[in-house]
Amino acid sequence: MQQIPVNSILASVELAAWRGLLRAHSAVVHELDTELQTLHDLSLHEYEVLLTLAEAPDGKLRMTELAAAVLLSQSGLTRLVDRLADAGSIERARCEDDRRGLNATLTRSGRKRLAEARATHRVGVRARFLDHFDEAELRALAGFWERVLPGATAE
Amino acid sequence: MQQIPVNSILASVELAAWRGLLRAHSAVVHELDTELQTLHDLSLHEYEVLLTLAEAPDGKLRMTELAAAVLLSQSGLTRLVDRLADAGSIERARCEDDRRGLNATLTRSGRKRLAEARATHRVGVRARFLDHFDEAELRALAGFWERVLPGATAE
DNA sequence: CAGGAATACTTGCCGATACAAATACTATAC
DNA sequence: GTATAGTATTTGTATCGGCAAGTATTCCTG
Repeated sequence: MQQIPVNSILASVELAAWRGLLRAHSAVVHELDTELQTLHDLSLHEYEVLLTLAEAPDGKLRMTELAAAVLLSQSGLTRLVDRLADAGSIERARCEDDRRGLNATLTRSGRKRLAEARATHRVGVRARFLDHFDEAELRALAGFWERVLPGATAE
Repeated sequence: MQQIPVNSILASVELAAWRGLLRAHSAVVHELDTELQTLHDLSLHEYEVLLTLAEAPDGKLRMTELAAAVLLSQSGLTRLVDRLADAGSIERARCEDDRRGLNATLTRSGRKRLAEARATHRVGVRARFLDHFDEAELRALAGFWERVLPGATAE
């Protein structure tokens, strides 16, 4: 029966749970990123932006909402959207009711690009992460993330 | 009883487990990084390098070993060690038995810097992550990481 | 033991991202 | 209705990190 010391260095279970998270996350994300980059010329962030837009109620989102959804700074998002717009995957349209804002939408070509990447990514996430768990474990994991960051698993 | 579709879009449990991981990881790591930066002028990577050196058998490691331990490219590590060396926390010494190599060691000041940061970080990791779980859950988590990346929880 | 392959590390260059300041527009106060 | 404060986004600048090429040293092969 291992005792977790309250105020000393991290016990080995703790270390395993924490460092394991860092390493597993790093490895899986890096592989998925490389995969998307190689096969579809998309970074994981770019993919997430396309996906977020596709899932948005009217297929459009404000820059600020996008930035929040993909865990990127405003300036980071501006530049990422610049790249996707240059590539013809996204369009920005001045918001009519608040002319400070911009709505990003997928272009037809962006939608196509996402559809292709999505197939790859779905398989990749399953193979590298989800397939290691049964359904009860997935539920447990989701519950864990909610504890760590309330709202983490929200749509 | 939810059925997980084999070949369609990710089911909601799967999404929660996967996106939750991304969000929780991002939030926690970002906070810990900011905390170390603010209080000790260290990035998380820099902290990990200092810690890895401190835990190394003879208190010294080759550049390549360090790079692997902290999940950084060789060039990334070279520059990170440059910074730590400029700050007086680390020294590089030509390896006597293989004069291509370099051994990095902590300086006295580096050891002190690590000790201070370590106290902060330990509390931070507990508060933001470990404290959300009991011991059985920590064991379960560690087991999960081993499945995803064998060796992930190794010392 | 010479010549070529392999290894350890660094450097040149570039892309991605963050923070802070700038710009453009809206809302509020009086 | 003007001035002020607030909000949405972009731009200027700097840092971090990766890849590929370069340098120094060691290993291998004959």
